[in-house]
Amino acid sequence: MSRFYVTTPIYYVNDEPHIGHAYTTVLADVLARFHRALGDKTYFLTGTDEHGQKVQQAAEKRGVDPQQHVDEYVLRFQEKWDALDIRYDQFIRTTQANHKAVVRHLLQLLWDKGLIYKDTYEGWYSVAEERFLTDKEYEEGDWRDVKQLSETNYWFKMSAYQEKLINYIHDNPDFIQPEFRKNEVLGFLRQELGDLCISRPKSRLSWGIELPFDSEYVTYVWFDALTNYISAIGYPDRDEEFKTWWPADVHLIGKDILTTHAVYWPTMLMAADLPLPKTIFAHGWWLMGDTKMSKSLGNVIRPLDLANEYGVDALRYFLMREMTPGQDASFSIEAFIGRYNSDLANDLGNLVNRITKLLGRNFDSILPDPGETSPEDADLIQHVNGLQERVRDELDQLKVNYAITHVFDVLREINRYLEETAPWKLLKTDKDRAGAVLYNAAEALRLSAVHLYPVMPDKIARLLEVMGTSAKARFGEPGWFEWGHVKSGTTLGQIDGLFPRIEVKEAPEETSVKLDLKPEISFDDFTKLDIRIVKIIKAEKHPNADKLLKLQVDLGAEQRQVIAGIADFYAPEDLVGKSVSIIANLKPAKIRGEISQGMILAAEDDVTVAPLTPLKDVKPGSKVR
RNA sequence: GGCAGGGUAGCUCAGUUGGUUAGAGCACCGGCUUCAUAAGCCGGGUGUCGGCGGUUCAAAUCCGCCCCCUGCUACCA
Repeated sequence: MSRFYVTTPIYYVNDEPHIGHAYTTVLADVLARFHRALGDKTYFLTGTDEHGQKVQQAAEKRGVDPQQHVDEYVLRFQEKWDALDIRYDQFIRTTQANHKAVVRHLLQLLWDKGLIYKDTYEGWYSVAEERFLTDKEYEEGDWRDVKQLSETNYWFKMSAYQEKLINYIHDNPDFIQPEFRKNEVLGFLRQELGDLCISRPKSRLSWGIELPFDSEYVTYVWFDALTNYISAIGYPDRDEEFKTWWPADVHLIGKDILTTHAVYWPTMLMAADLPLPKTIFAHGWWLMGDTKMSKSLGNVIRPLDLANEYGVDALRYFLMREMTPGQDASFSIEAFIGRYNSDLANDLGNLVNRITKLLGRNFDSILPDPGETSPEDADLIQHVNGLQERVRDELDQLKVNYAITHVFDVLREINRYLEETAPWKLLKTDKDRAGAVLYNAAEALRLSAVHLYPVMPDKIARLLEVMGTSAKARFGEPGWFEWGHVKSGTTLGQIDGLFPRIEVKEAPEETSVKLDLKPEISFDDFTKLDIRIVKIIKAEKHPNADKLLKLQVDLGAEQRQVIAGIADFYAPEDLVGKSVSIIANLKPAKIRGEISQGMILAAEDDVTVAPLTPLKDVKPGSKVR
C-alpha cells in the first residue's frame, strides 16, 4: 500500500465554473477514487483563490464586504462539485485563517533568510492593464494610459534558483509532463530568469494577505495561491501530517498555468528547503469552436448542462474517455451522444440487461453454480483477470482514457462469450451448463464494472449492487478485484434502463447561428470614427515582422504609412493600386518599429481576411459613412 | 523567424532496437442471430503510411531536402 496526494489548481473564486474547471476536478476525483480503491492512502485537494483586485472590485460593485462576496461566490464551485459527485478530502479557501498564517510564515521564513528584498521599480505602467511594462514592451507595443510610475515593492530572489531548477528538471524526467511541456519550460529557462515581484502596496490592493514584515503591503498572488498545496496538509505546524502527504504525487493543471507551477512554485519550495512535487501534469483544453456543433443545434452547448439531461456519470465518462490527457480535445454534442450510445448504452447497458434478464427469468436471479471450467470459460477469465494490471499501468501514466478502453475490450469479450456459448439455447438442453455460463458472464461483468466505478460512481454502484455485492460494501474491500468474489447462491437484482439509448432526432438543417454582438452604441459614437477610402501606392514586407505589411496609402490631400496584419493572405504586389478603407483618425502607433497612421478595415472569417473595397471607383480620401 | 511536436482507413488514433498480406474503435455495407436497450456476433479497406530523393536484400520505421498543421516564443493597426 502506498500513498497518493493529488491536487487541482485553486480556482479564482470570481470565475464562473466551466468545463475546464470541471475536467481537471473530475480527473483528480477519478484518480483519487482509483487509488482509494486500490488501497492507497489518498488525499485529494481542491479549492478557491479568493484574494486580489478583481474580487475587491466585484465586491465594491455589489456593495458588499469582500469576505461576504467570496463566501457567496465560493458556493458556485462547491455546489458544482457536489453535483458532479466530486469527493475531495479538503476544499481549501485562501481566505481561511490557517492558510493566511502559513503564507505569512513562509514569507517571514524567506525574509529572515535574506531571500526577499525591497526595491523601487521605476518605469512605464499601464493603468488600463494594471501592470508594469518593460522598456521593450513599451517601445514596441500599443498601451493605453501609460505613465511613468515609481513604486517600491518586495521581490523574491527567484533568479538564484535558475541553474538548480534546470538541473532538477533534467534529473527528474517525470517532474513535468507531458514531455513536450517539459521542453517548453526548459526553453523558458534558457532566458535569464528574473526575480519575482510578490507584493502590492495596500493603497492599490488591500484585499490580500499582509506581509509579516511590512504592514503597508499585501502579498501578490504567487505566495498566496501556490502555498495552498502545503498549507492544506499541515505545513509547518502539523509535521507528521505534512510528511505523510508531501511531496504531492501530482499537481494537475491546465496548460495555461504551466510557468507558475513549473518555475515559480519549485523555486519557492527550494527557497524554503522543501521537496518538490513528484509530477506537474499539464492537460489540454476542450475546444468548443466547432462551428458544426453550434450550427446543428442553433445555439451554444453548455457541457455542464448535459449532466442534468443525461446524468452526471455520462458526462464524467465522456470527459474521461474523450480526452487524451495532455492533448486538446474537442467537445461536441454529436461526439457525446456517439460515445454514450455506443459505449454506455450498447456495450455496457445492453450487456447488463441480457445477463440479468436471463438470470431473472430462468434462475430466479439466484446466481447459479459455475461448474467445471471449459476452455472458453478459461479464456474469458484470463481476460478479466488481466484487467486490473492493464488499467493500473495506464493510470500510473494518468492515461484514464486508455484505462477505460481496456475495460470496454473486456465487455466486448463478454458479449462474444455469450454469443459463442448461447446460454439461451443451452437452457433447453443443459440447464446446468447454461447456469455456469451465466455465472461466468455475471462475474466478468462485475469485475469489469469495478474498474469503471471511479469514473461513474453513481451508476456503477447501483450496478454492482444488482450484481450481488452488498450495498454496504465499500469499494476496494478485499476480494473486489478477484474472480469469484460473488458466490453462487447469491441473489442478484434487476435493473432497468441503466443507460437508456439517446434517440437522435433527424437533425434538421439549422439556419440560425447566434450572433455575438458588442454592446449597442449611439450614433454619436459612430460618427467619432473617420473612415476613408485610400489607394495603396506602395506595399512591402515589414522589415521586422512576418505577418505585417507596410503600406503607403494615398488619402488625396496627403500620403500616409499604415501597417496591416495581412501578410499571411496577400503578397505586397497584389495590393498596389487597390482601393481599401481605413480608419483615418486612429491615434498613430509604432508597430515593431514602424509608424502606422491608421488601420485597414477588413472582414475576417476562419479562412481568410478581406480588406473592404468600394464597389465603384471613388477618389482617394473619400469619406465612408 | 527561433525552439518543440506532429502529418497512418471517412472520423479519432495505435504502430521505431527497419523484416512476413500496416492495425483498433466509431461510421458505412453485407450476413447470422433474436437472451438483450433498433442492441449482439461474423465478414467486408488497392489506405500513394504528407511529398521528393537517399541508405539497405528490406523503410510508415533511418538520413537529407521540401510542403502543411499544432504548441511555446517574437509579432499580429
